[in-house]
Amino acid sequence: MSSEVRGARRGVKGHPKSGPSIGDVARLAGVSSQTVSRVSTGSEPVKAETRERVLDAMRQLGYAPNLAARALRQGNFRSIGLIAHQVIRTGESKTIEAVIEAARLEGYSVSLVDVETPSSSDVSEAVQHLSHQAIDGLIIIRAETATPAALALPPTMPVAVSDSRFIGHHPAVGADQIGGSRAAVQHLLDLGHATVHHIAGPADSGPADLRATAWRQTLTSAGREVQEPFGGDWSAEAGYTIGSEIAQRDDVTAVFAANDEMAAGLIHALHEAGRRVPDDVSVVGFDDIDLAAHLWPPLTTVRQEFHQIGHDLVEVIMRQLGGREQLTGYHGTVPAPLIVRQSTAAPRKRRRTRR
Amino acid sequence: MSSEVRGARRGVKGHPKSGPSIGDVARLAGVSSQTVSRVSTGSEPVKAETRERVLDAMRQLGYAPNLAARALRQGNFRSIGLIAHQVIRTGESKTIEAVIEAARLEGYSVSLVDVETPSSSDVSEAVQHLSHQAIDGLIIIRAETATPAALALPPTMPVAVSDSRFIGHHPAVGADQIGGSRAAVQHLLDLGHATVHHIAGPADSGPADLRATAWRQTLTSAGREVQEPFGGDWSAEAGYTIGSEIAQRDDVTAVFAANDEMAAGLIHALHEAGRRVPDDVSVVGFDDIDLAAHLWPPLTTVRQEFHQIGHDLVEVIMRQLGGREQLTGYHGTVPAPLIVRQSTAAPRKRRRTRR
DNA sequence: ACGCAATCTGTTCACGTAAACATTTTTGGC
DNA sequence: GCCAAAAATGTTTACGTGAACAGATTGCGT
Repeated sequence: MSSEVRGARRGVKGHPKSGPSIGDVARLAGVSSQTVSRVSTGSEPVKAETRERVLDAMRQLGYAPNLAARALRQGNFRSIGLIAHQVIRTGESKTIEAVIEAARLEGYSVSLVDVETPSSSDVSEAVQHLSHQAIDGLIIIRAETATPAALALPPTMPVAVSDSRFIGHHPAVGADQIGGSRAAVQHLLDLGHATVHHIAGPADSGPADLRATAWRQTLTSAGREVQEPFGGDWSAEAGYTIGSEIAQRDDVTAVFAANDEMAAGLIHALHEAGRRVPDDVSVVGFDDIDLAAHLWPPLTTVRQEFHQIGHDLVEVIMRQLGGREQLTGYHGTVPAPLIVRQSTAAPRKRRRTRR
Repeated sequence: MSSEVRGARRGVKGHPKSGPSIGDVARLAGVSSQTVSRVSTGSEPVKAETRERVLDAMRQLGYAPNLAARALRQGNFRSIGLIAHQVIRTGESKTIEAVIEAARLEGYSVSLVDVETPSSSDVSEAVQHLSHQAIDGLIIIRAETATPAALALPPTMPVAVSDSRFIGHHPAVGADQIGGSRAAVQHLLDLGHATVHHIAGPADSGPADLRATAWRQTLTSAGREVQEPFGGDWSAEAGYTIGSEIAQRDDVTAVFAANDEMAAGLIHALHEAGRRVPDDVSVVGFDDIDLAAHLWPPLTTVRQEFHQIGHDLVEVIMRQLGGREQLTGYHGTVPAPLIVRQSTAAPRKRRRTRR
């Protein structure tokens, strides 16, 4: 395989890469470049015969429109920026999938920036990078370290957010954190538990805060004792550490964990200490990750409809792009139903009959 | 808040959106636009004093370079396309995170196209959409339904692939599927199991095929019986269904599942049927997802270094973009170590002492 | 067959940027 | 202090596209 001749790009003076242009197609088809453009965009009618000739030429040359030129001319990129805190988390990846799907239906692609490292400068750097650039709108799924003020977005940039801390500052879509949390806690109370303990998410997380607040309120309005919540960070590891502590205590019979991973870690620790779930301790999670149904015991949890949320986020962007709707105060809420499985039961040794 | 004046875009004739241009900055700073360009790109030296003046003007106007124009002029987008089969799978999302991180270090952004729906027309549509367009390279993490031929990529497009079916067609980076699988099976044999059963991934998946082959070879070269593998689809649900069947059989003492999710489903079914893990049945997974250590019992599994793989994929793209290296036959392999936890033990009731 | 309208197609131009080339200013060796 | 070399800056131009406008062709009623 001689590798000598290979790599001869285009003409001598031509820029690297770029394939055949609209002009090449026009020449081959014997029409003006504007007509090629019309065929390409479908913006104006072209006589059927002419269109065929142009399409033939396109195929023959392997023409594809140059998106950079198109974006420059039209002032938009048909692309949406996406900021997520951690792609790896079930909630975020499911939402991302849905966003991509919905965006594609609208003819938009998605540019993804993960903001893993939790320094706030990273976040604003990410936004800087995205905001002025090759995107027409910005979806923020979660940005743990950023505040609305820190974003410094250009005022014309459409934004949609699923992180509750941004509600009021930007249009938002999110699961009904409060309703879901309330249902989880109430479920445990209804089973006969005297109170419910809570493993919270990180202090700076909006959703974590909402879940903790709803947990507290539900207990309070039922007249139950409110114990200090345990502080977690969403990870199974944290759940495990906290669980090792809980396993030593006799007074904990029911735990509402702020997400499923922490619930899994908790159950792991309880198993290891010889405490039974749900006989000794009932556990409820949040998210309904795919594995929740296959943990042992299968996990009772609050389901977030991430697919719906992702689609709604894109819709919010599209509404801003289309009409110049003012949506700043918008807040869409998606129901978060409680899914009862086998990690919850009446307290103590009385095995509860499944209903 | 009157909403009447809002939305007055730029000048009467100006295109929508676009902010201040290089020319506006030049005028304000009293230099030529080319000098502003030099400051902006850092391509050529500019006298310190002049640079300051230009930077001031940029700040004052809130200037940000127009990426479309830049891409048009330079012929590249500083963006990498990414095709994944399912963002939700641990392996893929971890790889995606790493790709994004590595790309950002190179000053590239990542455009993500998920190809969830398993019709092959979707895949080629996705590639069509991406390949000719706003990207300079393409990373394919997994494309279950596409074949190398079906991709129809422009020959100049740099590609990097982590799906083994593409090896030989495109430069590839991947975990050492064979070594990892071999270690898993050998581990079980070393514990004293007569043979090892296998829950395979989907038939059309390259990695699934490799793992099954390595499993078979390891058994054969040890002179052990090879049972027909169970056919799964990566999902915990499939693992559960197969597990319900396995739980009925007395002859299965050790199972190597092609991924952790299926292993989780399997364990779930075994628990439910009253079979003990690892006392009655040993289980090994593949991937080492975050939850693997917190399943009950904690799962022995083969770790894939997704982070490394993601970085390597980007490096492969960069090498093609930089020098015009010929990498078609390249195949980088990342070690896949066995992580022994507590889901494996010697067969039958003899409880194994932890080492 | 004529002329007007409607439809289709061609020409010109600007989007914002950076490469290529041209010019000016500074630097340094003697 | 003078001239050549180097450094800094300016001018011109093209990247590929599609809007605006202009011109050509067709259809249709009479």
